[in-house]
Amino acid sequence: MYADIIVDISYEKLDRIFQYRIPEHLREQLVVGSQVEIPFGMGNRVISGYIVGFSESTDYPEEKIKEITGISPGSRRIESDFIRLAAWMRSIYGGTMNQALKTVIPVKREMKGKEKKWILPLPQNEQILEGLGKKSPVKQKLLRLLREKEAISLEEAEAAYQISPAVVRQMKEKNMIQLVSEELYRNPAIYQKERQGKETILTPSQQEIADDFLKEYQSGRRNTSLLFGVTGSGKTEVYMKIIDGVIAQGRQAIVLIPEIALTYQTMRRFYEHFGERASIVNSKMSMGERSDQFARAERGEIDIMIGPRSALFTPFKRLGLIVIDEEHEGSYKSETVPKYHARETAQELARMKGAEVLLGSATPSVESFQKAVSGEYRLYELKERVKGRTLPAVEIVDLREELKQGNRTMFSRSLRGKMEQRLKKGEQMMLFLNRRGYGGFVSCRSCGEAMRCPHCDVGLTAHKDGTLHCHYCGYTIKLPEICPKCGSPYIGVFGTGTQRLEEAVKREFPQARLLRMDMDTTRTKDSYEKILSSFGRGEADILIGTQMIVKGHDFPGVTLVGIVAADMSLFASDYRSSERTFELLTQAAGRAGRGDTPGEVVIQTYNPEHYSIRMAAGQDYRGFYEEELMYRKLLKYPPCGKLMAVLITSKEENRAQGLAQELAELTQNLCGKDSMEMLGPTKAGISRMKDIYRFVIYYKEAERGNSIEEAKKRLEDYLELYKDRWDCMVQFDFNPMTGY
DNA sequence: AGCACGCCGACT
DNA sequence: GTCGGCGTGCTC
Repeated sequence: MYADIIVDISYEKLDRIFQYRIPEHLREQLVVGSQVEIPFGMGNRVISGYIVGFSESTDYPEEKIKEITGISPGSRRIESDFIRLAAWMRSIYGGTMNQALKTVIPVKREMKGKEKKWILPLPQNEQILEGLGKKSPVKQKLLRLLREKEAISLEEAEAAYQISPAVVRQMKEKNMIQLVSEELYRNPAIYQKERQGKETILTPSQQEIADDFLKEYQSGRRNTSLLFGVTGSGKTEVYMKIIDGVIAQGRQAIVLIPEIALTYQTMRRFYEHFGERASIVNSKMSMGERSDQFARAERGEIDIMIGPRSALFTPFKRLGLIVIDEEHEGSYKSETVPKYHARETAQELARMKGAEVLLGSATPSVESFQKAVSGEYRLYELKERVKGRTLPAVEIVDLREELKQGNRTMFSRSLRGKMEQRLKKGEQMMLFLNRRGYGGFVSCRSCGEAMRCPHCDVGLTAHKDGTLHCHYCGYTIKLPEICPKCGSPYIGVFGTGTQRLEEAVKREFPQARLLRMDMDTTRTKDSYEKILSSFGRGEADILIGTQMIVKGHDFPGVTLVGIVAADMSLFASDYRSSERTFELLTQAAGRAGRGDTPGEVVIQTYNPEHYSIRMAAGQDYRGFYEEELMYRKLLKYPPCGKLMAVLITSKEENRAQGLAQELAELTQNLCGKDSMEMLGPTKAGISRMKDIYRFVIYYKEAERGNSIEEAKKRLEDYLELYKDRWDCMVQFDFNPMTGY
C-alpha cells in the first residue's frame, strides 16, 4: 500500500503524484486529506505534502520509494470532498494541484493591522443612564450614543465624539459599559441568548418565495435558483427564512457576500436572527481565528457561515444550501491562481454535497439571468420595494448639448440648479464619479512628457505629500522640479477625477460642507466607516466619491444624486463594461430618496442614447438585459460564447513575445472549428508590470464548442515540454472579469 | 523550488 | 593539484 501525495511546492514540474510508503505506526491514522511530512529530493530535505489517495501498486522502482516521516504538526486534514473540489478547480481554472489545495484549506496569513477595541452597551444601559442624574455629561453622551449605535470603536469615540480613552476606562471599571476586542466583537458569542431567534416578519411576496423554494427543496430536486429583487425589496429576509427551513432539516448553509458588504450591519442582522449558530469569516482574520471558525463548523457547533468567497470552503458535514448575495459582483472571481469563480465553484460543491445554490441580485449578471430565463435556473422575482418606497425621478443630461451652450464646467445647468436648491433647503446630496479614466497623473506642460514608472507600463500618480507613486509596484520618487526630458520647470499635476470634482464644487459652492471618499481618503483602516458615519450624521452637505459610495449604506437625508460623468467606464476594453456601467448607475440612482422625501437623480453623459444609461435611468433591468444579450450573441461573448485569456509573462520582452507567437501558431489551425476565433497575440493593456513583460492571447468560441478546451490542452502539453526553454510564466483565465 | 552533480577557470 | 563559479537535471 502506497500513499499518493501532492508535494507542497507550487511548481508545474512537481505538479503530479509522488508515492510514499506508509510506516506501520501511522497506518491507522493516515487518511485521504492528511497533511504529512516527507523526505524529498536528493538531500532528503523534509517538506510537507497532502495525501490525495492510496494505491496498491506502483510503476516506480520499489526500492527508491521513501517513507512518510510523520503527520504535519498542527495540521487540519482536508475533507475528501474538498480534494475532489480542488481537482475540479485545477482542471477548470488551471494552476497546480498544490495551489488548488491551498485554496480550499485555510492558509496562514498574517493578521492585518493591530487589534481594535469596541465599546458596547450593557443590557441595563437605560438604568445606568437614569442613575447618572444630571452629572457626568460626557458619560451620558456616550451612553446615549450606545443606545442608538450598539457599538462604537475606541478610536471613533475619541475622534468623532471627543470622549477620551480615560473616560472609557473609568466607565468600564464602574461597570457602565463593556469593552471587547475586535476578535470577540466579531465573534458571535457575544450575541448569545438575548438576541437569538429574533423573528423576522415577511411581506406576502417574500413569504411566497420562501415557501416555494422550501417546497422544492424538500422534494429533493437540486438546482440553482436566482432571486431577482429590486434594491430595497428585502432579499435578506427571504434568505433567512429559507435558511431556517434548511436548518430545520438538519443541514447547514453558507452565505457568500461581497467583501465590501461585510459590514457591521450585515453581521448584526444575521446574528439577531440566528444567534450563536451563525459565524463569520473575513479576510482581516488571522489564520488562527479563521481555522477556529472552520473547526466550529466541522464540529457542528454552527449552522451558518457568512463571508466572502473563501467562506465557500467551510467544512460543514451536511451542507444544504449556498446563498450568493449580489451574485453579479466581480469580487466573486479570484484574482490569484486558481482564478476560480465562486458561483461556478459553489455549483460544483453543491452538486457533490447534494446542496442547493441560491443566487440573489437586483442587477443579476447577464450569465445568470440568461440561465434563469431559459429555465436552467429557477427564477424568483421580488417586484416591489418594502414600505412602498418610490423610485427616484431620473433626468439624463446630454453634456454635448451643454458644451454647445458654452458650459465647460463639470456641472450641467440642471445639476447646478438642483444643487443650489438642496443647499438652500439644507438637504444632503451625493456626487458620484467613476474611478476609471483619470488618475492624478503628472506631465510636462512644455514637452508633454508624462512621468512614467520605470518598472511598469503606467503613469505615476501624484500624492499630496509631493511624491509620485506607481500603483502597481510601489515605486516612489519625489516630484521632480524640472522635466527630466526637456528641463522645463513647468510640470503639471492633473488631479484625480474626485479631487478635481472637489475643487470645482468648492469654487462654485464655497458655502457647502464637503466630504470626499476615494482611494486617497480611505487609505487607513477605519476611514471608510468614519467618512460614511460622519455623512450619516449630517456633518456635510455633499459627499463626493467613486463607486465606493454607491454600495450598501442608506442615507435617508440624501435627496439628490448627481452622476457627474456616467460614461467613464463605458469604453473600457472589456466586454463587461456596459454591464458594469448599468450596475453602477442603477445602484447609484437607488441611493436617492430612501427616506420619506422622494429623491432626484441627474445623470450627466456624452452618450445619452446608450442603452446602459437609458435603461439604468429607467431602472429597467430586463430592457438592459435584452439589449446586452443581443450584443453578446453577436460578438460571441459569455454567456453566448466562451472566452479564454492566456497571459504570457517574462522578464525578457522578446521571450514573452516569442512564446506568445509560438503558442498562437500552435493553435492557429483550431480557428474556424466551432467558429473559434483567436485574438492576438498582443501586448497586454498594461504591457509591463514590475519589470515583467506581458503578452496576451484571447480565444473565443460559440457556446457549445469545445475547441477552447482543446486549445488549452494543446497549449498545456506544449508548455510541459518546452516551457523551460522560454523561461516564461503562462496563466489561463476563463471568462475573465476584466481585460488584460 | 531547492539541492547535488559536474565541468570550467583562478588560486594556495 | 584543488576551490568554487553556476549550468543542468532530478525529485516517489
